[in-house]
Amino acid sequence: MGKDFSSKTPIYLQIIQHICSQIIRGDLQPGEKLPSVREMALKMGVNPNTIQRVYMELERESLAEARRGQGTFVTENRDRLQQLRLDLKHDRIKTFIADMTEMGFTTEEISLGLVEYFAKSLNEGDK
Amino acid sequence: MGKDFSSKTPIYLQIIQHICSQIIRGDLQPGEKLPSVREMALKMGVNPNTIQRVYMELERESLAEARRGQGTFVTENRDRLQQLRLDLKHDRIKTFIADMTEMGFTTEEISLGLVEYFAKSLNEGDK
DNA sequence: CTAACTGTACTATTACCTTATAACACTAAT
DNA sequence: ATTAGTGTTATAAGGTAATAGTACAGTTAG
Repeated sequence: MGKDFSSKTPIYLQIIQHICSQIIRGDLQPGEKLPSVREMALKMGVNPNTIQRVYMELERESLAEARRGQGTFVTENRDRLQQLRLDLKHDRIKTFIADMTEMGFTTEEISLGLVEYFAKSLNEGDK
Repeated sequence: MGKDFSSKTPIYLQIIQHICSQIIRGDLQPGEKLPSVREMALKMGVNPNTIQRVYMELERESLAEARRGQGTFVTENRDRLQQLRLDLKHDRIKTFIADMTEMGFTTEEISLGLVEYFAKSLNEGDK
């Protein structure tokens, strides 16, 4: 179970991204316990040290709290989670637009490209 | 002059991205000579070996051709460049949508976010 | 208390990225 | 032929990411 990591980004960053997604989607509720370091390592097919680093980062960003002997828990600070959601949304949009602009794509080209992509997705979903 | 690299991605990949942008924007024309390995290294504030790897990658992807004793040149294959442009556009859009979707943002939320971002950009451009 | 589970810390090893430095091979101009 | 500029190759060193393995520290259930 579970290893499909891109080689171009450190695994620990990819796992952080994955957990952040689960949190802002609500799959992981505020206060909910995360799997233990060892358990998560097994689940993700990765070394416990890597998960340790992930949890450390999540704690540093006030997204999780670690309690020795008990586990690591999603923060109960709902304001922080709402902020995370908005931050991530804005950040991804900003990066995307900056990227496309640097490559010389016009606003219209980007807009058309997105519409085109959605149309294609729908067709493939019909199969 | 010239060093503002993100620590999260290998420098050589960032430089490749930068050169690709220049190529598809037309800042670098088909057949045009790229700066020599040593010159580009100086310009980017980076070790020649790193540029060597960049040029090697560009050649591997048929975007440039190296001629010993002469230099490295953008490919003259315009079809390949057009293909690159479309590939990059599609790839960025795909990644962006996949990312946003994984985080649970709806199509409308994405669309609204983009419009909002453009509006904000315009305001800041007025200063 | 004991056992089993948690987070935490450390060493060692491997691989990749980057730098520093030097040399080699080819081309063009003088 | 010499020189200068090109791509190319090689070695050594340092940093980070990830792995493997071990041990320590705190909590909880029995």
